[in-house]
Amino acid sequence: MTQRPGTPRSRRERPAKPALTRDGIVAAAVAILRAEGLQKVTMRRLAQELDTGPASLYVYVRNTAELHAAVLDELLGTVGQAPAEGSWRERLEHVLRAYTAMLFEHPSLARSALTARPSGPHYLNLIETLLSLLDEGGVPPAQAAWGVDLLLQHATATAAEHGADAASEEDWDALRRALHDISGRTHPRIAALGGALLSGAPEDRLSWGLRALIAGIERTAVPD
Amino acid sequence: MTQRPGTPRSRRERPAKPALTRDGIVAAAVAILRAEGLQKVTMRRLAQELDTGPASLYVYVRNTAELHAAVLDELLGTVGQAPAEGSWRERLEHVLRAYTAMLFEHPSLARSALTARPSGPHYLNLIETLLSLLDEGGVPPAQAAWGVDLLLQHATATAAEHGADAASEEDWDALRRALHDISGRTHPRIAALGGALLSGAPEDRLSWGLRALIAGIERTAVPD
DNA sequence: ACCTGAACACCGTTCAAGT
DNA sequence: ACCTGAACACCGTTCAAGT
Repeated sequence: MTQRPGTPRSRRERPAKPALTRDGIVAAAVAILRAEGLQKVTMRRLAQELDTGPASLYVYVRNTAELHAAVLDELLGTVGQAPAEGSWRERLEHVLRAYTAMLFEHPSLARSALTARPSGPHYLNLIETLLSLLDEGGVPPAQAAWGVDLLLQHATATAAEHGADAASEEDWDALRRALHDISGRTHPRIAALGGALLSGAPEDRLSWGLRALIAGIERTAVPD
Repeated sequence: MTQRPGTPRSRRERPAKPALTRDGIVAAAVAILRAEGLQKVTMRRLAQELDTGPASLYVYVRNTAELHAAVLDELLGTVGQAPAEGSWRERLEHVLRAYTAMLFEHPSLARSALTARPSGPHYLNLIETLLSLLDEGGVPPAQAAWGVDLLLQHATATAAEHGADAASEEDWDALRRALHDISGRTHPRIAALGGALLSGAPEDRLSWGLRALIAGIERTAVPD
């Protein structure tokens, strides 16, 4: 490509290396996440991608955990809008399922959300949406306030546990085997339940869990 | 210490280096956990403690995740017994609070439990205990089966989030600030709730969460 | 079979020095 | 103020070779 006529001559003709900004760093991190997963979103790898040294990133990002939190908030931008139709319960479940679906794609991000409390703008929007749906359903504000936490925690933890990780499959197998091999003499209830402990598709369990949570939140008063 | 009379002379007089066993490895790992936290329970550090090279540990332990899971099951041995007195609800809450209290001491272990499904003997005992309490409360078996997962997930995730980590305090502060600075025009519900979103002692929130969960589990039928 | 030294391929973070 | 090279102090895991 030759220089376009009329374009003011910039200091560098071909900016092989755009200036570092927090947004640019987060955008590059999201790109790596999408292409290769969160385990590759490291300071060193990111620096390499941005054609600089890892030390340079510390001007814009406090540490790796904060970087991961910023990535999560970025992806949170794609969920959080409640649909226009349906009962408040249906719309509430819809939003929470959209949130979970996003995290299912990136279980490691769900794990980091459980560890490092998010506090970005998209996360706050999500909280606001959930609160207004609970309010619409007549849930007392104090219960809604604590309930939002419970709902998001369940959604996040479910994604962290069941998300499509090659590694986690082995754990599930091990648990399945352990439950199957159990003796009815020492563990009668487990033996009696048979496969019920691990039955059901993840979506069905998530959905049931959300409904149970909502039912509990509606009718459990907060202390004092 | 001199050799005791009557003791058969063993091949090594002073066993400076006891033979490696899986149990010995796990015991050493628990000791490091107690003294310095899970982040120090690494293959290299553990090998150093056992006076060998890290490669030797792979004979007994598949990888770091499995090691951490074994450590968790070891600590799980101290909880799981329901008290003899009280209603089924009280005893159920008691067991779950004991479980959470243990994990509160080791939030990083809670995090690893959320990632790597435990399947050790002590974990199975805990499940059996919870199932029998729910059964005593007349909760239908299918709901109890899925409910146990919900209860343990809540307890584990709460410990992972609120556990006494120096690092996590900053995140909570950031969220507190973000919620406080919010505009009532864009986020009316959050603004209206004021501090209610983050109010309450961790124990009170855990206790409320467990009661809400139990209430929901009791009255939400599983599909089909 | 069990154990090991050595190597491979990485990490996060800090800091003194440069521009 | 922003950026960097270099270093410090670590990681997990594999593998060929030894006993």
